[in-house]
Amino acid sequence: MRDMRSKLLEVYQLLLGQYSPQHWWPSDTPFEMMVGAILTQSAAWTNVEKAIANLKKEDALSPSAIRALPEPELAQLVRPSGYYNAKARKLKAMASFLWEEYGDDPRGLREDGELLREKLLKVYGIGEETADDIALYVGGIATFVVDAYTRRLVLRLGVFSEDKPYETYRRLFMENLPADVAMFGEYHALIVRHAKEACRKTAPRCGGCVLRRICDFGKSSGAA
DNA sequence: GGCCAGGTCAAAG
DNA sequence: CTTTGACATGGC
Repeated sequence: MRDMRSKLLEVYQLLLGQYSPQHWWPSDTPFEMMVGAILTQSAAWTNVEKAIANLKKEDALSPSAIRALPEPELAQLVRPSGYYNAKARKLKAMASFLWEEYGDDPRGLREDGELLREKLLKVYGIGEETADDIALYVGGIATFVVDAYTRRLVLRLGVFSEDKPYETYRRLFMENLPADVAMFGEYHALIVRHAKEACRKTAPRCGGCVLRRICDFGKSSGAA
C-alpha cells in the first residue's frame, strides 16, 4: 500500500471535499472554547450547548464568574452535559489556572509555545485530548487531537490492528503530516463531522462513505 | 429500556 | 503500563 503520508493526506482531502471546511472550534470566545472542551468530555454536543446556554443566561461564562460561583450552583448550570459535579470542579480548576498563569487573559496561552500542552496537562480535569483541543484551537500549537472517533477511524482504515495509547495515534498524524495549525484543526473537525454523519459506531452508513475505497471496515476480502 | 455520546481521575494489579 | 470503576444527562 502507499505510504502513510499519502494515505493520511488522501483521507483529509476526501473528507474536505465531502464536507467542506468546518471552521472549528464552535465557540464565540477562547474561554467558551475551553469550557466547551471540558463539558464535551464523554458527552453529546447537544447537551453541552444546553449547559453553555445556561452559563450565558446567568452571565457565568467568564473565568471570574466561574470562580465566584459556589460549586453546587455551577454544577446545576452545567447539569445537562452530564457528570455535572465532576465538571463543575474541573471548570473551577481551569478558571483558577487562567487567573494564576495568565491573569484571566486567554491570549496569554498563545505565548507559551510548546510548553502550553504540558502546563494544561497538570490542571485537574484536563487530560490528553482536552489539552490538545485547547493547545490547538486556543494556543495555536500544531498538535493533533485524538478522540474516540479518530481511534475508530484509524482502526477501520487498518493502520493498527488493535487499540494503542493516545500518544501513538497523535504521533501517527504529527509524524506523517506537515505541522499546520489550520490543517490539524480542520482535520480533527472533519473526523468528528464524518463520525456524526456517516461513520457511526452503530449502523455506519458505509454505502455512501467517501472513504469506502480505503477503509477496511466491513470488508471480508482484501487484495494484496 | 438499552446503547451511545468529541474523557478524566484514582485505585489496583 | 493496563484495567476497572466512578462520574450522569439526554436523544434515539
